[in-house]
Amino acid sequence: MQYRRPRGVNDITPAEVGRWQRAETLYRDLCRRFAYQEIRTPIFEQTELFVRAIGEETDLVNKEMYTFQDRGGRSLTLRAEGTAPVVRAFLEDSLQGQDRERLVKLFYLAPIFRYERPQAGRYRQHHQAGAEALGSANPALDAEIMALATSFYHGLGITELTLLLNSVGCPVCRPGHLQQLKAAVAPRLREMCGDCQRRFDINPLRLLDCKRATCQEVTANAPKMTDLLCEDCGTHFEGVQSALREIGIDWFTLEPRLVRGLDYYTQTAFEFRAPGLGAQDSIGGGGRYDGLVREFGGPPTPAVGIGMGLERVLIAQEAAEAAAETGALPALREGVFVAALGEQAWEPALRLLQELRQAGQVAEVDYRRRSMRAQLSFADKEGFRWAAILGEDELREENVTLRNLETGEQESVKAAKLGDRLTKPDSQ
RNA sequence: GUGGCUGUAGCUCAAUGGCAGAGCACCGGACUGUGGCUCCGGUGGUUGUGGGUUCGAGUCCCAUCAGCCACCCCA
Repeated sequence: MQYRRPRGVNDITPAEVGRWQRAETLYRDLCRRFAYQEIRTPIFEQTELFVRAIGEETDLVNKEMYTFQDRGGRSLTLRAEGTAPVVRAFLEDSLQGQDRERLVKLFYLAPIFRYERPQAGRYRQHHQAGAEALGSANPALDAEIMALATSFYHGLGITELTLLLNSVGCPVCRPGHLQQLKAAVAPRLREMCGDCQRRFDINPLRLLDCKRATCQEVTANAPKMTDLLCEDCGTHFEGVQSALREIGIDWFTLEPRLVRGLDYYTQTAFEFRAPGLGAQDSIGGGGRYDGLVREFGGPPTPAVGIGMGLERVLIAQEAAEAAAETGALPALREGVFVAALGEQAWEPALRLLQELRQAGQVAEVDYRRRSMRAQLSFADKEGFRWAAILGEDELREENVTLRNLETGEQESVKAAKLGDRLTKPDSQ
């Protein structure tokens, strides 16, 4: 084979595409119910957009972006993350209109590109279902975003869910926390791993989510952000929790070590996890980013959002199906297979095929001109519901033998009435 | 980017350094115009790729590509 797909990217084959479409349809329907509107942004943006939003010192910006120069010398980057382009469009397309207080709720289904070493559940191109609500600091909105995600997961049969919740504070209270954190860690910094020693200066918050036991032990008694929140952040964090409980999402877990990898998060940070994915068990995450719109030159605009990795969600769905031993539903039988027998039947069969298609039927014929046995066998395997048999006898009588491939019953139908017959209820 | 495991037919997998195989799937026949069941037969392979060792390599060695696992990090 001369060509293979590049590393870390996947084809979605016809066998899999139904699963994708069902998930996408469910997500669109849920977003409509939650009153979020779809937005589609370009697949690449100015590199600077992501750098500013995500943060210079993050891994995503430092080593994971697909960045290239176009022929005009501009530095562009394939969508590395969903929120920054939406915020850009929110401002550039004036989605708030004249109403400065207007809440703008947007969703998207889009490919994301990150240069990472692939493994199951981690790809260089993946797809995210995301939602962003811009224009309100109401904690009920944070809860709404998590409710939307929960409905999506549940609707796909993913019931064994974990929701981790934290608050990472704001520019008012975070510096104090970082200072206390560094003070608590500093005496034992030498015991920590190289990564953590680097994090200490660059991004001390990340000291908290190092997985090494020795590092965790050092930070175990360090002050928690949630104990040091300012009044606003504390009130908001409480508000998110009570709103979640109010709408029946009372199974979340507070996780003071949860820190997200993008710099723009303020206050709420959350992550959904599901079994069946190995180490890549995060199937969605997000939080509040009250400073980002302003960072992009817009008016101060509080906002909250989520991104869900569809590849991982679908893996979790398959794992859930396997655990429940439900198995995939048998495909619905649909359509008519026109079985043409003999030379004289071929052209009338093509005419019938075209008539059926124009009448809205799914219809197919055997272009290989095989035996009736082969044609019926094929029609059965491909999941057709009917076989319309056209041979010498039928041509003479100007009718068609209509065979129900599920039951094996068959009847003679006048050729001109076939379309009508097929749209009648099956009880016939 | 670091470390490890694995690449044989469409799929799942065999083959002590000595003739590349099985099951499923696919095609055909038994059944000349009737699918699913059964039986019989058949097609299908540069053993991921490129080098090397050897009389001889799917098997050993090197490189490379890809997948997987654990990191880093993330969805």
